Parts: sequence; structure tokens; C-alpha cells
Amino acid sequence: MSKTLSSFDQEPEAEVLFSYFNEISIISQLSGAMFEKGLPFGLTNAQFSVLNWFIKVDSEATPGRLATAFQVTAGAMTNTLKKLAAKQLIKVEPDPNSGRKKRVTITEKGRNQLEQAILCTMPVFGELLQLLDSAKIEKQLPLLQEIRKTLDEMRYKK
Amino acid sequence: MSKTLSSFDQEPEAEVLFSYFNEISIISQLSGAMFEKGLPFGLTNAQFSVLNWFIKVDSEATPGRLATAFQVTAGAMTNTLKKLAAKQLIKVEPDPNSGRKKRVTITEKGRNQLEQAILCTMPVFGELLQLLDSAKIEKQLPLLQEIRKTLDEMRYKK
DNA sequence: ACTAAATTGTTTAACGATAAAATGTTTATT
DNA sequence: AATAAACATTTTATCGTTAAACAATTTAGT
Repeated sequence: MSKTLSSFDQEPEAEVLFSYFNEISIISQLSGAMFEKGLPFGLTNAQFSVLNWFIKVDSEATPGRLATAFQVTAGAMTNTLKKLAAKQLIKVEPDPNSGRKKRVTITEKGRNQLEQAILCTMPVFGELLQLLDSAKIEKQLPLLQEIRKTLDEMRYKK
Repeated sequence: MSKTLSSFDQEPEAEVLFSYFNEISIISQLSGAMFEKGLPFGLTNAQFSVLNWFIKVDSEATPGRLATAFQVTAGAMTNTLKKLAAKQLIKVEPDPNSGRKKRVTITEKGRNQLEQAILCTMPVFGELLQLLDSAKIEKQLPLLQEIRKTLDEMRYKK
């Protein structure tokens, strides 16, 4: 009699991983959509993240550095930077030291819109924090970071 | 003297949530890309997931039910189902009981390709399981599920 | 110096997803 | 019965991403 194949039943550990990544991808989609809906000025998540990067990480960058930081392709970053530059939220100049690099910085207008954007997102976070235990969430962060690093390294090895 | 705005510094709990969702979205992207790369027959993650659903959840469905199950729009599901039907991995028929619904089932060919696809993805999971502690990951699942449900409910309330 | 390889960034085409409009069907109201 | 409302699916336009091709510059080897 033929045995029915029930997905990963024969590999319970793989099944755990599968479910885990499944939850992660749904949360990613839902949280991303929810966050973006709260942003003002037609800012997208990608645009917000780039502006925020200049406050949190460094005051200047190259497109390539930003692409690496956000795990997107160079083409995607070119696209995002063009949108931000069109709105004059960042400035993109040729690098004085190297002809192929460019120097990206945030403008005063960019800082202002970012600041307002952060204020706009507060209510969503506030609502979430009433429903979820942030201490529990914080405890999960280290493993998430480890998993992210592991996946990132696997990408290059091979 | 003007005070520098450092993102969510004034709301440490919001900062935790922000970092958390940030890690999640990167893991989602990396794991999705890695998984899809291992799939045979040009199957995408969306296509694989639909086939897998028929094994794990139910033997038949409507497009709308699948769209809800996977948290995608109806249009996206229409698109995925068209691809699967074109490869004859599923069968889409009019519902005998209702003229607006459709009845979607997996074909024998679909079952076979799914089975092989699952085998193809085993090595990736195996590699990951050597690098990560699946017990720790399993312990995180309940909170992830809770967060997913919370986000999902927030979507409709409001 | 010359050349080849590596680096940096942009462009193009294709894809998957969303939102909104459109199509067709069923249910509810009167 | 007729009409309106709700429902299920598809279509269209748009967006952001990737992969791959392209253009330009720098670095390294000889």
C-alpha cells in the first residue's frame, strides 16, 4: 500500500525550520505593509530606511555600501536613491577621491521628513506594544541576528 | 543648542520592535531566495507553497481560500494558479455548486513534482541544521505565531 | 606603460505583488 | 419578479526587486 507523502514529516527538524521561515515571511509582509501605511510624504519603507541609516549609522555613504547594508541589489539601491534625490531628501555627488564612487548624504529636508516620519510611526508601535510583550521579543533578537548572519554567510560560501 | 534626533532613542521599546522587524525582513528575503534557488522545474516559492498546501491542509480549495491562507491578494493568487495550471500541476474547474467559485485540486503530476521538490530542498535544510540549533528555533515559534496573529488582526480592525 | 581583472554604479527586461476597476454570480430586500 | 448588495475571480496599471548586460574607473601584473 502506498504511503502518503506529508511534506517534511520524515524530517521533524526540517519541518520546524520550514514553519519558522514561513511565519517569518508572513510577519515580514504584514509588518512591512503596516509600517509603510503609516509613513507620510509618500515615503516607502526602502526610502525611510535609507534616510534612517544616515542618522543611525553614518552621515555619508556610497550607493554600494547602502546596497550591502540593506541586502538589496545595486540596481534596487540606484532606484531608491533616485527617488530620494528627486524629492531632494538626499544629495548624490561624485566622490572627489574616486571617479567611480559616489558620495550620498542626507539633506536638511531629508532630516526633517525623517523626523516627522518617525513621529508618524509611533502610534503603530504603541499599539503593538500594548498587545505584545516587548521583553519577550527582545530576548529573541540575538537568535534572529545569528540566523540572519548564518544565512548571509551561506549566500557567499558556495 | 539643537538636539540630534537619533531615530527611536527616546522610545527604547519601539526601538526593539523596529530592530526585530528589521531582522525578520532580512531573514525572510534571504531564506526565501535560498529556498527558491533549490527548487526544481522552475518552481517558485509561491507555486511550491500552493502545491504543498494541498498535501498539508486540504485536497481541494478555491482561489480565494488560497489567497487568504497565504496572505496575498486575489490577483496574486490568480496569477500563481495560472502558472501552475499551465504546467498542469493543478486543475482548475468551475465549482458545480456555485457559478462564481472555482474548484482547485492538485494533479498527479503536481504531486510528483512536489515530492521531488521537497527532496531537492532537503540539503539546504540539512546544511542550516548543522549551523543552527533547531531546538532554540522551535522555542521561538509560539511567539512568532502570536505576533503574526496580532498583526493579522490589526490589519482588519481599523 | 600596457593590459587584464576587479570594482562601482546604471540600465534594461522580466517577475511577482498590490490596488483598484471590471466582470460575472449569488443572496437579500422589497 | 426586480433591484440592490455582497461575493468570487480576473484584469489592468503600477511599483519594487532581481539578474544580467553595460559603461566607466581603478588596481594589479607584467
